[in-house]
Amino acid sequence: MSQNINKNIVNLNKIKIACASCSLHELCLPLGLHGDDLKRLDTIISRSHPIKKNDVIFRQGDHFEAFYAIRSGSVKTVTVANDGSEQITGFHLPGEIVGMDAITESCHPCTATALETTSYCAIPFTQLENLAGELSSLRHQLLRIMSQEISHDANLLMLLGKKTADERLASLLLSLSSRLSQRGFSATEFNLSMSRNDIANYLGLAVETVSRLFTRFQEKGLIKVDGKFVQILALEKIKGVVIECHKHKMA
Amino acid sequence: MSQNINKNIVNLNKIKIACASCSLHELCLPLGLHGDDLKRLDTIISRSHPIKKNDVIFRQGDHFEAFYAIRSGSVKTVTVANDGSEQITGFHLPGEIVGMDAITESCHPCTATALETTSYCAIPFTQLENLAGELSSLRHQLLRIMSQEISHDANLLMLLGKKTADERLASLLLSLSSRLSQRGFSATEFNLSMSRNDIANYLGLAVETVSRLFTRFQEKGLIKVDGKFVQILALEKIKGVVIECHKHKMA
DNA sequence: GTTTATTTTTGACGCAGATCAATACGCCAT
DNA sequence: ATGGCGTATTGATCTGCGTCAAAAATAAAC
Repeated sequence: MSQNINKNIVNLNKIKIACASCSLHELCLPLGLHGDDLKRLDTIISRSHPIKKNDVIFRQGDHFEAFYAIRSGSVKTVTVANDGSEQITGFHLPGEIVGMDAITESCHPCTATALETTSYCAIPFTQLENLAGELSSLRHQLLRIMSQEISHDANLLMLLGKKTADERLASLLLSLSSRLSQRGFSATEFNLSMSRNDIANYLGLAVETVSRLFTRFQEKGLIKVDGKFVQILALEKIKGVVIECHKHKMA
Repeated sequence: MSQNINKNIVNLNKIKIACASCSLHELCLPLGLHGDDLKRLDTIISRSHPIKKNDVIFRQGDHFEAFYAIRSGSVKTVTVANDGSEQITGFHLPGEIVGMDAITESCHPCTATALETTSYCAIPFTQLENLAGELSSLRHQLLRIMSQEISHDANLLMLLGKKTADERLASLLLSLSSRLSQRGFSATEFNLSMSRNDIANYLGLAVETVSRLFTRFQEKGLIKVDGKFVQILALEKIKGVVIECHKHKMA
């Protein structure tokens, strides 16, 4: 009955935070679950101790056992191609779930690394799948979250395929801003938990370009930057950057 | 009991091809289903008449009703961003399913257009979801397919974020070649159902670049092109293009 | 068939962003 | 502090690919 998916995990169910009292309730897998149903989901979930920056939740190639919901902190997912080049496929905030890309191959196609001190919940997949058989609202939420991930990726595709460097950074800032505010953090000032290198990699740019973009955005009065700390000064103008640039083609 | 998800669809269950006798059985949603379970899935699926080139299966913004499995032909999915720019997010071959990105918003975030004469099956989502509650193998296959889509998108991200123009075209050719051969077509010669423009858009390149790439690839003896007809002459060399280029960084 | 529209190819040129190189900053350990 | 090491910024140069323009090939319309 006890599952230690990996060594960082201890079953704290008796002791502490259940989904029902988790502030991420409305963003995470439990959305739409109530009462007994929620309790049943709770019993299959294991909560991790906090892990530190650069610690790994799962590695590319690891056998797939569970989904992982970020509870606090943040995480990047990185895929290494056969040619050795790396691509960061996502930055993940509390309430978001990583590992959903692993079902097909039954091993993880990417590595999930903590960008800062982070804690998470492990949701063993087989048990989740079975429970989803019984609880239609869980089933629906599960499909919904996976669908969301697919459409999120499609947005990223657009970003990498069509957007200029300015638009890319603007998009990232907007995405972070809105997701952070959904989570009760400030939409206008926050710390970037990822390095400039990570940002560059994620956006498909060179580090130097990203650095220049930050200074340029600051010069334009769009943001104020001090190292990892960013203040959004002109949200609407930043939105403008994303929209205005492309004024071409396509009837 | 009769569902005409859209006007192209008629229920031909009594008349013709059931999943059980469909050649795509092993690639499509029915994988892993047998006997009665398969029959039950069959009853909720509607089969379309063939639609012609440029006809649309669903439009971006349409209310989400169903998944669509391509039965023959091919389809592209296109998203239009708020700035009016378009990004093709995928080319879909028989046995592949489109529409899985629509659950979250309950409307389609992209338009699915036939690249040639195409027929498909509609799988009403609510019914599928319910049936998945009862049939664990269907539930698993459903999650598996969605997961596959997520990891497929991650590959594309890598492509658009990190790869050179040569690598991009090589990747596309390899992907088509392998998927076509899985479906019983030749791995070494096939017709491209999409235009150069579509290819360029999908790969995040200019049309002119794609055109030049085709000629260059031909000059190098990697392929033979005649309009839409492509012959793969040196599969291994093409694989080499994808791998060799990036010989840098990252310990 | 001829004409018109669309797609594809080819060439010349310019620029956004990569790459190379050097400096400056932050952070820990000694 | 002082030195070492990773990360960030800034500048100078180079280049892959986009853009513009026009011809050539295909397809569609008449």
